[in-house]
Amino acid sequence: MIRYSGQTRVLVAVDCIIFGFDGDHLKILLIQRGFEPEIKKWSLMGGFIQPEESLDQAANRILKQLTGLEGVYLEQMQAFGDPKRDPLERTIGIVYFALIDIHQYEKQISHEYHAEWFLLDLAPNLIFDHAEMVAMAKQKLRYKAALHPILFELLPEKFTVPQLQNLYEGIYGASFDKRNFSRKLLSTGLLIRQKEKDKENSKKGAFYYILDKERYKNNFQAFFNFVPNPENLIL
Amino acid sequence: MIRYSGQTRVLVAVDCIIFGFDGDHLKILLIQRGFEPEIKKWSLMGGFIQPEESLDQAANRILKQLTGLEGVYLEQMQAFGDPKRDPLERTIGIVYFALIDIHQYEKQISHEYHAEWFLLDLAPNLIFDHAEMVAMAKQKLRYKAALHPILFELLPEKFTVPQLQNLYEGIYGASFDKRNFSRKLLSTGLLIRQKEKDKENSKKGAFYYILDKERYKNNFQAFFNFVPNPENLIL
DNA sequence: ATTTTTAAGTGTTAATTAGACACCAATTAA
DNA sequence: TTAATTGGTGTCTAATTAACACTTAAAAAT
Repeated sequence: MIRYSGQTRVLVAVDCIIFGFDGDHLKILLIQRGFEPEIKKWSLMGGFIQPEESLDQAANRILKQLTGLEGVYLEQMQAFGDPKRDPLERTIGIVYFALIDIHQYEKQISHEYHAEWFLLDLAPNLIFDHAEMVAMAKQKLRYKAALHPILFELLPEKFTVPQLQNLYEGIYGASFDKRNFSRKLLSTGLLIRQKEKDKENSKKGAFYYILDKERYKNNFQAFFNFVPNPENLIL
Repeated sequence: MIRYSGQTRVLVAVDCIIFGFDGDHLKILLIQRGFEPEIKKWSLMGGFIQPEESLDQAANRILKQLTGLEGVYLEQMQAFGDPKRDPLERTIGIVYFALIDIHQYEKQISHEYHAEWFLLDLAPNLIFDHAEMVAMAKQKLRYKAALHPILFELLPEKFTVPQLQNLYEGIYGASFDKRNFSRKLLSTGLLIRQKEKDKENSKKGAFYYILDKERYKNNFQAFFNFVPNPENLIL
């Protein structure tokens, strides 16, 4: 077999940052690493790419292994390639971030891994450069969510406007005027009000909404302005 | 040396998409590949990562090899990892895109490579998945330039407002009202008007401007709205 | 010398959007 | 029946955006 001679071959790992939302706070799913080095330390879920799979396939495989979920929001974020990032052997890390409905996860939790949800802001020390990866993902999530309708991916199929507002407020660590917020959201035309109400969180009850999936797909790239004064919040 | 056993090691290449602007059109710098497979075919400038360099270092090295330039705008875009993307041997491609002042390049052109500028829309067939990379970079450039002040990186130190407008119009394939355009640009506070005029392009002459570098750095992440009706133009 | 040509430069108005603001409604618990 | 809690909504003002046309400077042509 002819090959490129004289070049270094390295390991390539795919690491997934899995975001969830518990109704009040953003969380990330971490595992206790099962092998050396840094065994038992908290880590992103990752794995080496296999000979016949693409990067996207690897990310989906890893996500499925840990959560059992398929077809969730998954986006490649950045490649990390510091020569010393893995002390054992040079490894390029390709980071993906995923947004999942945390409740879906709880039903299908994998018992192969010691996995745990952590509040994003109270996560433990992570191995290698994983903390840097998480920080970048948080930044990217804020950026993207201010312009595009991606946060729905963190919510169950039926959700209420106050839940949605909680999510936005959690992500930006700010509070928004609910009149303006709900007007903005509803004016996108992406939400369809249901007949039932959610009675869990209030006496009065809040109407459930579902996504208009057709419009959601078509408007996924559209520019919205979900967050007031984004300059102050994103940076 | 202890290593991760049973895993596949692969080549990692860094490929650079180098954009320039000739005053009328966006261009990209391509080279004729100097080795098999696909020798003599047009290709992005790239190379394999070396044992002791990070991805960013590799990208800067490659950029310098080809253009002689350092300190230019360079951003990691995306990793490409289809298992068959390089027919000879599995290679992960990490793509960067660079914005350079094309005139700087002409002074320092490297003669090691058969390099040539092509109009972005009239580029020749490219090897492997390089065309896909270029398409994505073009998309990303449009996206980012609509919100952030990055296109200055394509212009010489002194430039005129009409030149700038030409650049924007070239990138979006649209024409903008010059009154609105110049008002928007000048209202960013990023431009400092010079005393001299550029007399090359008109009888009357257009004032030169330079970037206020301090403000440019501070506002690099700020949200602007350089492009009217971006929804129609970016997608 | 005057006129023509060409691109640069600038101001106003109308429509839309964003953000600040406060009250009423529904339900349950006391 | 009253109080407490959360959901839901409307108006006004300010800011932003986009549409629009004329004047100016300088060189070239007559």
